[in-house]
This record gives sequence, C-alpha cells and structure tokens, in this order.
Amino acid sequence: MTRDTRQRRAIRSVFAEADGPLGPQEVLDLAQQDVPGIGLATVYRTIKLMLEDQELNAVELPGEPARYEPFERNQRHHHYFKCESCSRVYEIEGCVDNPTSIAPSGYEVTRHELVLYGTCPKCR
Amino acid sequence: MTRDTRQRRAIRSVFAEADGPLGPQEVLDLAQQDVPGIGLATVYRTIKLMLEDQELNAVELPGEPARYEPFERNQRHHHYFKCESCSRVYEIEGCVDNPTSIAPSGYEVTRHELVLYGTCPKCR
DNA sequence: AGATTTTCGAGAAGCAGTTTTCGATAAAAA
DNA sequence: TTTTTATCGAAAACTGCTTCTCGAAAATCT
Repeated sequence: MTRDTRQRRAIRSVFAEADGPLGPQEVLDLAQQDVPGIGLATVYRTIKLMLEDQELNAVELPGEPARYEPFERNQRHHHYFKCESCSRVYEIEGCVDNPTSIAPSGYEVTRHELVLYGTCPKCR
Repeated sequence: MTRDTRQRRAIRSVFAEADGPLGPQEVLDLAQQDVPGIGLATVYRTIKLMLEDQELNAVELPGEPARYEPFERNQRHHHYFKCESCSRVYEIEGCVDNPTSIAPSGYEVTRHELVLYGTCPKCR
C-alpha cells in the first residue's frame, strides 16, 4: 500500500541524521542533496505520513511554524536551543531543576517548555 | 493626529486590567462589554498603533498566534502559565535557577523562554 | 516484461490570522 | 455649530504555510 521511494528514503535519512527538529523547508534543502528534483509538496506529504505512523512528532517553538523530530528522540524529556544567527534549532538533553515551583499556589503544572536562544558553536 | 475614541479607551483599559497577555480575539471579547459594536479590525489597528507607540509588546507562545501585554509589564523578566482547560495565559513573576546551565559548552545563551502548562485556579 | 496503482512535481487551492478598502460616523478644529 | 479629517465596522484582500489536484513517472504485482 505504501511504497518505498527515493524521496521517502532521503527524507527519513535527513531526520535520522539531524541534531534537532527540522522544518519542511530545511528538510527540503537537505533532501535535495540526495534527490535533486524533490519538491516541497512531497516533503509535506511524507511528514504527514510519518506523523500518522508515529515516526515523527511535531515540535513547536514560539512564533514559528512547526518543526519535526523522530519519535524516539521526542520521547526523552528535553528542550531546545535556537541559534539567532543561523536559525538552526538544537536538541538539549538536560532540564532545569523544578520549573513547577515558580507557579503560584493554586496553579497545577503538568508540563513545561523551555527554549534557550543565543549563538551556536558553528556561528561563533 | 491620533484621536481619543471610545474604542481605543476600551482596548487600553482591557490591557491594563488583564493578568496576562491577550490575543486579538480575547481583547475583542472583553472590549465588547464596554463598546458593544466594536469590531475585530479596530482591535488589530489599535494593537498595531500601541506597538508602534511602545505601549504594548508581543508575546509568543509555542504553536499559537501572538498575544500582547503592556510594555511596563513586559520589561520585568517573567514567564507564562497557560491553562489547558480555559486557554487563558497568566504572567508568572519568578524564574528558574539558571536555565543557561543546561546548554552544552560552546553554546552561548543570551535569553530563554519558559512556559508552564496545566490547570489554573479558576478551572480546578 | 506488462499491467496496475501509488507517488511525484508543479501549480492551484485552502486556511487562519492579519491588513486594507471604502462609505459612514464621530472626534477635533475652526 | 459647522467644517474637517481621523477612525470605525464590514467585507474583501492579502500572507505564509499547508494541502490538494492532475497528468507523468516509477514502484510493485502478475
């Protein structure tokens, strides 16, 4: 029913090799190195399929369209670092102490999102 | 050049009384209690003017259109709590210990955003 | 290989949020 | 009060991102 194509292999490998969540345009740019003529519509279609198959998860950052990362990577609790110079987003392993504590009493915290901004090693 | 109207007074007072950043539709709903016939276009226009006049600042939360809050409130470092039941966003005063520390070496952190999610007092 | 059917690329269409247009209204100026 | 002109509300237009359409290409099945 679902076929194994050059385009899909390229997109899967792009996500596998990324060190952070990727947006559709980033995926396109990287996949085009493997499959020159690949189009944006194919990237969107494939991301959608991978989301349905639980291969990917969406990652939202403030004020930007969704990025996507492999399911396994998304399972571990982690945060993100966005380089304001190159706009790349990197996954960060750790987590701050107890973010829940800053909520006033009466507010029940179930989860949190932390995003760091600055300059990445490549851009310094 | 810029006039003092019922609509603008209502919108200003809505922001002044809010306990968190508001989106255009929220502003409209609240302002309509003062000025029944007020329209969404006026809200957008007024927000734009207030941004240009440095009266407001934009607040971005992951995956959602911008909200806005008064400049003075935005000056103090703070974070947000979003209630997943009523969707309201509240400003939180404190900050976690040193979020910068979780960045791997080589990453230079200049700022951070933290958002807590859960249930607010009104919804429990 | 040949037949079948999914997938592809390019461009059109859709969508949600925001901005603009335009005639009517209401501040501010005269 | 009259005149002038910024502002208003409603609807149309626009924007960036995402999805769909359609004929051509390429997997998979026989």
